[in-house]
Amino acid sequence: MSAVPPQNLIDEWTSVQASLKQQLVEGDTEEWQRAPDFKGLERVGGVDLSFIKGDDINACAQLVVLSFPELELLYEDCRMVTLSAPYVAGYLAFRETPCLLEALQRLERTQPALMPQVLFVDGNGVFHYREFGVACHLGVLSGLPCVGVAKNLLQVQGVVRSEEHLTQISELKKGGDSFPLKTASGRVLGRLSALPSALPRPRPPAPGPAQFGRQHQARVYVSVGHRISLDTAVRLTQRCCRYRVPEPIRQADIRSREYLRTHCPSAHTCG
DNA sequence: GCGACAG
DNA sequence: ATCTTGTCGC
Repeated sequence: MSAVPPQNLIDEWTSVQASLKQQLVEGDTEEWQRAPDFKGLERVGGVDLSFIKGDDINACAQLVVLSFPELELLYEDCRMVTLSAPYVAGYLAFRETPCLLEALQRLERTQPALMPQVLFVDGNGVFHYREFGVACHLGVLSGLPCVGVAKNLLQVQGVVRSEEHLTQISELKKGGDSFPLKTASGRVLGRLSALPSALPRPRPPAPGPAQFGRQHQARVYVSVGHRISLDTAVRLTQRCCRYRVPEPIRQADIRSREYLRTHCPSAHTCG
């Protein structure tokens, strides 16, 4: 199905990452980022892609903008896209970034006043093999402050699922607890953060099938995408989480999935 | 050879 | 990413 890219393309991607990385800004650049309750922050965005079972090139690309701090829907854009690059760990941006940039451009063209002041991205930022994940990539190319939020651990630069890592996880007690993800050389690339318990959740606490796979705990890997500090990124993530993942990403996920359910010819034709 | 492999 | 969908506790 998905062809493995030739090494020369991987090499090119690697050098593009190194080149764009020079424009990466890792600290806070906005007033609201330093303000006690994020005063001045009014719009938070989220992006995601959803797929159909046997098809990994056609996808639904979704952008949502929510109000802050209410987290109510202000804008939504959904579009079927054809992806040109396969998924390769470490190069996710080359697969997902083009259609997400287009979604941002549509927003800029039609409703510029609704442009989000920060964008949550499904995937890592600097918590990456070459410290330039999809959240950095999209951040630099769009110019928007971005936060990378991953649900699964990417083992990079000596950050591994070791005994120590598992111990640190078990030591996350309260909602909002977190610990740094440190490189072998001591550099902090991100934080593993537990779901805060302060934000009101609509109905039941956390439903979930008990018999499929292991029950993921309510934690996410947060890292800097662009134009935000790690501390601010973690604080903001916690303020935007009703469930495990920040509401903008969750809404983008739900809505793109829903779109596929209703707009796609039933994907399971027998025969 | 073995394991890892964001989405 | 995609697929499983039951069942425990408030």
